[in-house]
Amino acid sequence: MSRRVTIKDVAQAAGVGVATVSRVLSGGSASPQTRERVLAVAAQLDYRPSALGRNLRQRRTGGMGLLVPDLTDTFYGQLAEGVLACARAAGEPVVLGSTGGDPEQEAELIGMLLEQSVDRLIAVPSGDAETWSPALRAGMTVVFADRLPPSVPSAEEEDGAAHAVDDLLLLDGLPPVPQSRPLDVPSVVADDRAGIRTAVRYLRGLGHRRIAFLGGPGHDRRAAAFREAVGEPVDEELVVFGTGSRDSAYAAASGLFQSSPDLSAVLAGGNVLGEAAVLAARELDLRVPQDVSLIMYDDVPWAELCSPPLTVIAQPGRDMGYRAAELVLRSGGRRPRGVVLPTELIVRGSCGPRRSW
Amino acid sequence: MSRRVTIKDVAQAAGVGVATVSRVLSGGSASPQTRERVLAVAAQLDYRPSALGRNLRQRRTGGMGLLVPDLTDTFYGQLAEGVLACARAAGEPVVLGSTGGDPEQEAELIGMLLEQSVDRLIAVPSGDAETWSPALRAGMTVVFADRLPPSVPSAEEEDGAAHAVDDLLLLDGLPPVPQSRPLDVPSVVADDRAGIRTAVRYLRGLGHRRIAFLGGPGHDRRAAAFREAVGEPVDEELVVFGTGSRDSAYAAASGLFQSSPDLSAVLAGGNVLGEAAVLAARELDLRVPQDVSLIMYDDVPWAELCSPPLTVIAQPGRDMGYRAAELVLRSGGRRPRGVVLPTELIVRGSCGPRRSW
DNA sequence: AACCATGATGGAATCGTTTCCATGAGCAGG
DNA sequence: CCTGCTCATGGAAACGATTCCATCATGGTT
Repeated sequence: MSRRVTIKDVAQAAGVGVATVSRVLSGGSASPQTRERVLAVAAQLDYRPSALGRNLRQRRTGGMGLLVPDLTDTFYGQLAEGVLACARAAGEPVVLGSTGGDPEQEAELIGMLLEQSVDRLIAVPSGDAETWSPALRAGMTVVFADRLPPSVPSAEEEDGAAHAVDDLLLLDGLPPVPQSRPLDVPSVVADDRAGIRTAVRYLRGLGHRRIAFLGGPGHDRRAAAFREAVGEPVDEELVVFGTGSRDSAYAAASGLFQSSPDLSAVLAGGNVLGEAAVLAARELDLRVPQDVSLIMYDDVPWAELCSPPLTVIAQPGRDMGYRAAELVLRSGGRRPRGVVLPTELIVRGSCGPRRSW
Repeated sequence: MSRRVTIKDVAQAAGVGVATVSRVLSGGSASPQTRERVLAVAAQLDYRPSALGRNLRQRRTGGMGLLVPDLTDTFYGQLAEGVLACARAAGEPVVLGSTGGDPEQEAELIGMLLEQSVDRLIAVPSGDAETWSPALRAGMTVVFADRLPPSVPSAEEEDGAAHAVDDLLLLDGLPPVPQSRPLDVPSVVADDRAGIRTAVRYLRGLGHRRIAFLGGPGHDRRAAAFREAVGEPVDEELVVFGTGSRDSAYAAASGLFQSSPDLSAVLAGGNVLGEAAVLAARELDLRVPQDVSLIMYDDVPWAELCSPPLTVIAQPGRDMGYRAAELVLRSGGRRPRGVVLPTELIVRGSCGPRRSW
């Protein structure tokens, strides 16, 4: 194997110093004829600068990390595609990790990224402020996507978690002043509140009164939005959570249907939950939408394949990833703290009028 | 921001030389008391070795690259999860790229990985031998998963592409000796031949004679297996290909149904194609399975959600990724050239007896 | 007692790049 | 003609680890 072509080889072949080659290649000042010669020689030798040397010198790895709970969840696949598209446009590598929704694995992956000196990270967080403090403390530029760690209030929420807020502010060396938009972690999320509200209103309009929410890990905001949209105090039996695996989602859905046979509509907080709801309903011989109406968060290609096709709250997964990547790349300067993307209720066939007993 | 803790700090704090710290931390020889002291100091300072320094010195980045066509394809999501699981177990980072099935983007991503000195790569290839020669020439350890580049014969195929074979052998500096298992690129693929054969036999048993194959990019092997399984010369009108996008898959499926109204069964070469077939059939008011039987390659969670649930040829996507990662990590030593994983026909409800006109 | 083998140890080189700094040339203004 | 300024340029330091090699102490053997 022939040795790699280094900047030294180029310098020697072009009869200039390494500093000059480096300057030419990274856009510094150089005389036109020198520049031309260096470029010609570099091209001829097929020189490619090694990211290794550069990274070490600049004490940071280019590119960004991406942490998602589960790549077999189509929504995260879409999100990842968005991130990758932006990264490719910028010519930057993406280091991927799948957390399985487990804060411990998440913490481990953060540690791994730190070791790699990856200083930009896009994450669908599973852990809480404690999990994330090492990353922030180390000066990582973090952007949360799709959801925020629990107890970190978003821009649109009033307050409620002053403790965690103070902690995190201290980490950044800022005085712990109470403020309404405190956390220095930008985020890109869907407008859950509006999405859920629209869905609930739609179901209400069809006559449904006993509406359930079927959530997964990280769906606290959606559950909160659900409670708010319903207005009157919600029967907490109608708000159930799975733990992330498909099995657990199925169990939660099945348990929900069985323990509350009088419910007439279900709002699934994510596509894995929606999948579980469809399966559980079928298993229990509940017809959709005659016996139970179903709305699922996330528009995924297979939503249209179900019969009936599923009515969904679409959120722009790919855009979300792209925007998050833009945000994390534009580290310097003034960045928006929280980007909220619109959702859209796509009415297909899984909702009908409340069955009249 | 406080400077990062380096090996120098640890050495100084422990009163030893940097070489000793390095040895202790990477399992070299050291006296018990020195070792203990160094470890204690390192733990106390919360020292984490920087991958940057190490990588530069060893002239290689740890970890591995992963190139897939499209992460919104659930099968590749499964494959990626397998790779990530293995990488996590080994504590290695994974650099991800999505090629969109485009050889040009693939080549660009290979270039990016080369620049990062990533010397291990798992890929679902889209380009041909020409696309891959830079990677091999640079000494990358490559493992192909799910499929092989066109015109590179697999272990189970007789021959047929001596030209490309010789080229690639020359790239490795080996003499171009004709041999039956020539390419030094290990691979992990499903047993397409057996999977397709089983599916075709099953359809035959149900009385189907006009069976179509609906493929996507990279499904050449499956198409070949289809032709072989059918035995008699296949009506080439019944073998159609989409180009990778969902739209193109839909167009191909729709065109197939319309131009060959006498077909009674379709074998979709991947889940995106299967999805397209279901949609196209519905659009054309073809009932499944009364009017047309459908078998889809890939078992994905939503296959069960369709009505009727789809009969599929399951291939172990996650295992495939895991095995590929194991293979690429075990660079040294004797490695199996080609791992072929079994497929399984999972009979659900999308196939029925041929409609008798 | 002299010698060699062994093992622990630290200094220094090395990886490939960026960037600081000194040098020298060229040029304009006093 | 000298001074001061700008600009291109190259040498060398730095980044943080690994690893070669020389050194030194120890202990066993002749």
